[in-house]
Order: sequence, then C-alpha cells, then structure tokens
Amino acid sequence: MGTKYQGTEEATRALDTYIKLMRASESLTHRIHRHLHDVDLTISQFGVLEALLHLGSLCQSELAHKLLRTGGNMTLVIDNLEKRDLVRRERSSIDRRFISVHLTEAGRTLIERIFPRHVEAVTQAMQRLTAEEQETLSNLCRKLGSP
Amino acid sequence: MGTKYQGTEEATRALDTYIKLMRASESLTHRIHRHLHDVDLTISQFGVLEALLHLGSLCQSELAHKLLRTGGNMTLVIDNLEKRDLVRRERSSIDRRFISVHLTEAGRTLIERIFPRHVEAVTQAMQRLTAEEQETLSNLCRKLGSP
DNA sequence: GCTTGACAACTTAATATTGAAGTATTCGAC
DNA sequence: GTCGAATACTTCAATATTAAGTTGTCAAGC
Repeated sequence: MGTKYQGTEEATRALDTYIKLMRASESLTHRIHRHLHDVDLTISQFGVLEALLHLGSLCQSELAHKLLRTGGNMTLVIDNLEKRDLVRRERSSIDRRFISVHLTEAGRTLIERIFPRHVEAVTQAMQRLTAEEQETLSNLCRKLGSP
Repeated sequence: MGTKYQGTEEATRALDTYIKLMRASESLTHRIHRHLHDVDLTISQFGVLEALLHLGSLCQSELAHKLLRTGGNMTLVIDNLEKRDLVRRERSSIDRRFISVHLTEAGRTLIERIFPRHVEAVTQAMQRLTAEEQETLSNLCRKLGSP
C-alpha cells in the first residue's frame, strides 16, 4: 500500500501509519460484523443494543457520546430499533428534556444471544496478534485516540 | 473505557484492543478531515480525488477496491464530484464495460491545493507517537488488516 | 454465429450520518 | 417571577453506504 506522496520522512511515515490504521479498522469492522446479517441488525443498531446491555439504560445523548455519533443520528437508529420492539423510550419525569432508552425483553434476548458471536469474532480476528502485541496496540491507540 | 464483559482473559483483551483501535481511527478521522469543511468536500470525495491524484485515472471498480467501498457507492460519490466538475467519466473504447474516472483541471487544482493540509493534519496527529512507535503501530495494523 | 457465464456499471430501497434549524424544557441571573 | 442561556431531542436536506437486482459488454465454448 503506502502513498505515492514525496515529502519529508516524518510526513511519509505519518501518512503511511495513518493509512494502515484506517485499513485495519475498516477491514476488521467488516469481518467482525458479518454475522449481524443473520439477525438483520446494522452495526449502529448493534452498538446501541450492546451499550444498553453492558451499561444499562442510557439517554440518547449519552448513547451518542459513547458511540461517537450525533444526536440526530441516535434519533433515527433508536427509531428503527423501537419499530422492531427491541428498545423502549421513556421520558424522564425528573427532567423532561431527557429520554432514557431501555432494552425490551425481546431486545435483551436478542443481544444476549448474539453478543457471544461478537466476542468470538473479535477474539478470532485478534488472534493474529500475540497477547503482548495486543497490549502494545492498545496503548498506542489510546495515545492516538485520546481527546 | 473498556467493556463490562466478563469472559476469558483472551476475549477480554481482544475486545479491549478492538475498541481502542476503533476509537483511535474514528477519533483521528474526525480530527484529520476537519479542514475539508472549508472546501465543502466529504471524506469520500476527498478519498476519490486523492486516489486519482496519486494513482492516476482509475475505473470505478478500482476506486471502490482502493477505498474499501461498494460499486454502488462509487457511482454516487463520482456523480456528486462530476456535478461540481471536479472529475470526468470516460467510457473505455477498448472494453466498453469500464468507465475511467479522470481529474478535471478544477479537480486537480483543488486536490493539489488541499492535499498539503491533509499531510499537515496527519503529521500533527501522529506526533503523539515517536517514529518507532509509528513503525510498530504500522506493523501491527498491517498484520490485522491484511486479508 | 449463438449461448452462457462473468463482470462492470447503474438503479433502487433502506438505513446511516452529519449539520443546521427548530421545539421543548430546565436553570440561573436579575 | 421573568428572561436568556444551555440542554435534549426532533426534523430536514444532503450525502453516504450497502445489498440486491438490472443492463450492457465481453469472452469462451459449442
């Protein structure tokens, strides 16, 4: 791969690293979420269900923040999950601006059933790296990703 | 960060690494492409223009492959670039199934003008890592991303 | 020549995504 | 108490993205 760009050594290295990072994450994303096709969930919908399962009920802005998406996006994704009766909206009585999103029984059943497949897919994908390499990657990504 | 998932050590490590990788790439993507707003280009449009600048004219399926997107997607992105007169489609006379996509003068001028900003943004983002760390990250990502 | 299979591009429908504008609600300063 | 800022969500328009299906083109085998 690599760019055809001729610049300083520093810039070339940065571009090359950046491209590899992007390719790895996009390639992994596709590989890992392939199984979602079976249950007709999109990656975003899966992300919402997983967050609700592991963090409990959240309001939309919290979900948007966790998933690095905008509020408008959350409205639509939750709309679509609600249509399928996988989540439920509930207006907060304390502060009526907030809407907390809850898993329904059907939603909990579904995400609990498919989450193990997700774990399996991620684990298998990561087996290309040793435990030490994974720790190293984790640390480097943390440095790069932190705000 | 991290997942609340209680599984084997191997699975936990894999999930944690995966999340950090995703967060790093999404966070970087946003930071690096912020300047595209000034010239009213989307990330995909920038990707097409950059590929054409550095690799020369390509047909749509080649572009889709380089950018890890579907053919249908390329059709739309190129439609939008063509509307703005930044690229030009040309049906191959040898094999009429292929359509090669070329930069127009306006397109070349634009991408040549903004590419240095991209390099600058990537270089700056990567300065959080030493040269050695970047090489390490590059290698780990290559292992993970390769098909 | 004709058929068949493969492949490139296009189309369509559904969902995602963003950014900006709009509505409702809360809270603090006065 | 009232008003303005801030917050949460919705709505809208534009673009992206995919998957599935359609059309046109080519090449190989008959």
